[in-house]
Amino acid sequence: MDYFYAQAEERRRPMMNGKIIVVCMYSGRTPDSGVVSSVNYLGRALGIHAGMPIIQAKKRAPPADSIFLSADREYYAEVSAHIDSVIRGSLERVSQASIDEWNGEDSKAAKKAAGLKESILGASALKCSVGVAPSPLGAKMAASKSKPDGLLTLDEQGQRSLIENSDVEKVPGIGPKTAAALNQLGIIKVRDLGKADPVSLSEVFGKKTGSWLIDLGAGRYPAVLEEEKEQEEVSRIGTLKEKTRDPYLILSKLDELEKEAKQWLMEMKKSYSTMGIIFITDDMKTHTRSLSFKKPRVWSEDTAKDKEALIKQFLEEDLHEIRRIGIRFGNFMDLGKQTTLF
DNA sequence: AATGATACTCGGC
DNA sequence: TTACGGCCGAGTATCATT
Repeated sequence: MDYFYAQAEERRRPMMNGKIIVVCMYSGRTPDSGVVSSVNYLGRALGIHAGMPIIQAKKRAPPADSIFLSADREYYAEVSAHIDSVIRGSLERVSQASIDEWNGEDSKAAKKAAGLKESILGASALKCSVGVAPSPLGAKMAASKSKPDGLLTLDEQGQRSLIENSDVEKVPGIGPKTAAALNQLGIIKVRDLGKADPVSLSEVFGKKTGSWLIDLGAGRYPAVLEEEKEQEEVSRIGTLKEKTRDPYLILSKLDELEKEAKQWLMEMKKSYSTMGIIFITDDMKTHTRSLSFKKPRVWSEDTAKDKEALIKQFLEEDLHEIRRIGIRFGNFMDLGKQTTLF
């Protein structure tokens, strides 16, 4: 989907037409603390982008022409589910990649693409961009290139040329950190990866990422759609009103977050056998402390002792103040109907 | 030594 | 000169078990 959250808000309130729409995650620390989640193209033209601090975005957005909204993720999830059903109704195989992105495989993909765009528009009133190519990687890069409201179909040669002539940071999976490290090695475009030394790539990026980059440079990428994977963990994280090391202040925020995560476990009928706490200290570093259990636990079991122990452990090991806190459950097992027997 | 489980950090989106 | 969310999986180090 194109600028998904912001576009969904535009559709929800058409009277905002012509305005710069900035959808934000407000942390609650100060009135304007938080970051931009999504912004329409009017806002992008002024340099506003996802991940930008709200305070910075406000300096670029003329107040009379701008609307700053708080992200309503439940609503976007509903819209996403609706679009999902349209796509699944159209293509032979489908895998949802994120709240606003899908991969599909279909023997008539090129023939169906335009119609699918129309169906999505009809069902949701939202525009999207579609890429069709011989591989999922090529299709995704084709879709990105065609944004907004685009459709780009590539054959084998078109795909190869798009990929190898792209800057490395345009490749999904290569973000700012990896791109910077590659640029440091003189690798700017994907085609440069082909001439790079495989040994140093593996040294710098590790075995797995290293060989992935080597394959990419050699023009080898999977042609088949990956199986849709089950979610492996659920976490909820939030920002504390003030940075603190007080276990009671930490625990009270953690309890809110835990309720939400456990609601998810209950709805999804999952037991878990690891739980962890996520700490983001005032230097913005992330830390986690976790526990595993021999017997899987269900959402209704008490975790007070474990939370206390993990917080105590972290505070002993790290002297920073805590800015954000989160809770995580993982290592799921499905709860069958029989759980009530016990 | 091999394999699997666990704990934790990194970084992509 | 700074400002700064909320997720998740990948990757890897280390520990436990055989």
